[in-house]
Amino acid sequence: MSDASALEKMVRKLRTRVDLDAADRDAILALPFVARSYDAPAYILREGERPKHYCSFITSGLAYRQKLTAAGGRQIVSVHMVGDFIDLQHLFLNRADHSVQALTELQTAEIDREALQELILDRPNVGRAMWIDALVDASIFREWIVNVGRRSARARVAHLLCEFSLRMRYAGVANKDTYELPMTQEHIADAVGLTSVHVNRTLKSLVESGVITRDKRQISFADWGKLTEIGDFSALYLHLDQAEPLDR
Amino acid sequence: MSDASALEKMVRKLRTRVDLDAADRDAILALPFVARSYDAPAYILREGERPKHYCSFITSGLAYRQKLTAAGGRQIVSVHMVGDFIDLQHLFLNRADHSVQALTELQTAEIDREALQELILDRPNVGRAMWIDALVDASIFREWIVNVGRRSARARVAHLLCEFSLRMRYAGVANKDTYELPMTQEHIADAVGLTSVHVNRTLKSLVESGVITRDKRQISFADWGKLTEIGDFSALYLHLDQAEPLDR
DNA sequence: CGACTCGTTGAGTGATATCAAACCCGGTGG
DNA sequence: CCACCGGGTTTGATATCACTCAACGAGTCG
Repeated sequence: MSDASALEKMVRKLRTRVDLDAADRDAILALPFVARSYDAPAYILREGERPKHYCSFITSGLAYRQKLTAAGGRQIVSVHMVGDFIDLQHLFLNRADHSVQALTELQTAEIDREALQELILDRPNVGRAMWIDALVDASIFREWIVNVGRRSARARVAHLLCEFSLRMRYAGVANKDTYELPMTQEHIADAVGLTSVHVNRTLKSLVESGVITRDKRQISFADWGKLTEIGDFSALYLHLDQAEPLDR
Repeated sequence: MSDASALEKMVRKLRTRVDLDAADRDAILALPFVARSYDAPAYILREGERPKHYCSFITSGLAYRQKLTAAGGRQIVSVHMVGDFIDLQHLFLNRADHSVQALTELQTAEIDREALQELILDRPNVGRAMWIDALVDASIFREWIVNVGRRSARARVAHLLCEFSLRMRYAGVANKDTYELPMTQEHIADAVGLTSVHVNRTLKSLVESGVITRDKRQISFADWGKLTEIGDFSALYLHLDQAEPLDR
């Protein structure tokens, strides 16, 4: 991947949220950044750290945010993909309140933090796009609270499968009725607040109900409607009306 | 309360996050707004609605965000108090993804939405303060995911008690070792993903362990250190280094 | 081939839910 | 002043969903 294309991706992502004028585009493309890649369980950010002088934008691969419990439990609080900013959530904060790890091989653009802050604060269009991005993230966090707090095991994992399907489609990395979910069942468990053993049984039961089929980590949707019903899934919280599918 | 004092509160709140210059202050104080009050279970905002032409800022009382499940469950995803913006979370979004209700008698300032957006996008200092506010909210959402997803009943309610204590102290509506929590046990249950019956037993067990005492809804901390330990509570996620206690 | 990670399955357990009744207390009306 | 009412709290008995522990299988890497 050429260096330029990383910022191009950022422009393309932000344009799915607001109209950018030529000056906005130029300002984004002028951001100082460094391309970087990580292998699978590498930490991009650790809880408690002061933010780096850069802010990472994903150009390919998946990453997840997690927090640990004193009792040794792990909770994954979100998963991110191309077009997402990893530490937008810390851009104006002094300490990282969670860790971020690479879920797959991951490519990022490390964008200069100061420059990005200025861009956001000085350019209304860019600022608006970034606000939308941050607010949608927050909305997803809220939905996860509901998922983990008030839904049955079946509903939780069904919901997760639905969400990822839509988000990956909009990110241009999956198509309508199938996708490769590179999470282990342990990851899924830590994302929905269950045990990996129980996730295993739950997936099996979803297959038996005929709503999905599986081949390794490839998930296919045999009955999308029923799956959304089981998962109590409504896409409202993803605010897709303020996003457009992004194809590669 | 005089009209002016509502925006004064907003200025005071934002100044706990960043330095505002005279022009920033004047711009805030010039915002068009209307004072309004609600009684206890009134809706301030309903899921699915398009945002109003105004954005509500709490000048007194408590409110909570909630989402409902198809199965009839309710999950409270956050609780807010003086100095919090209710629909900052929707300021740049087209649909409300959750509802907000008054928990107590509630006073708000309804600030013109367009004007507030402009203020945020055009005034870097104000923009920064609002970013911090929104990001701290998101951080709290993440912690709640952990709370509800990976902690025991005891830990969950202990954690909730700790969080509210600190936040209410910083908001200037509680003091160090006691506060009035105007939530029913049902509210608490819906906030931590348990049943009200189980919350009742859990509170009882916390009292028996000698870490808190209760008188109606007045909670007092007999052993704050032990409570934070039980609740696996660390204040990092509240980012209090970027806030200052706000006294009335 | 051995070692490791991930997935799968079974049996037993436990934390929390469910259901149901009693209780408490402030408010209201007779 | 008392009877009643209703929301919230408390308690007990029982049920269940998901956890724990443990073993085995399948694939992959060195």
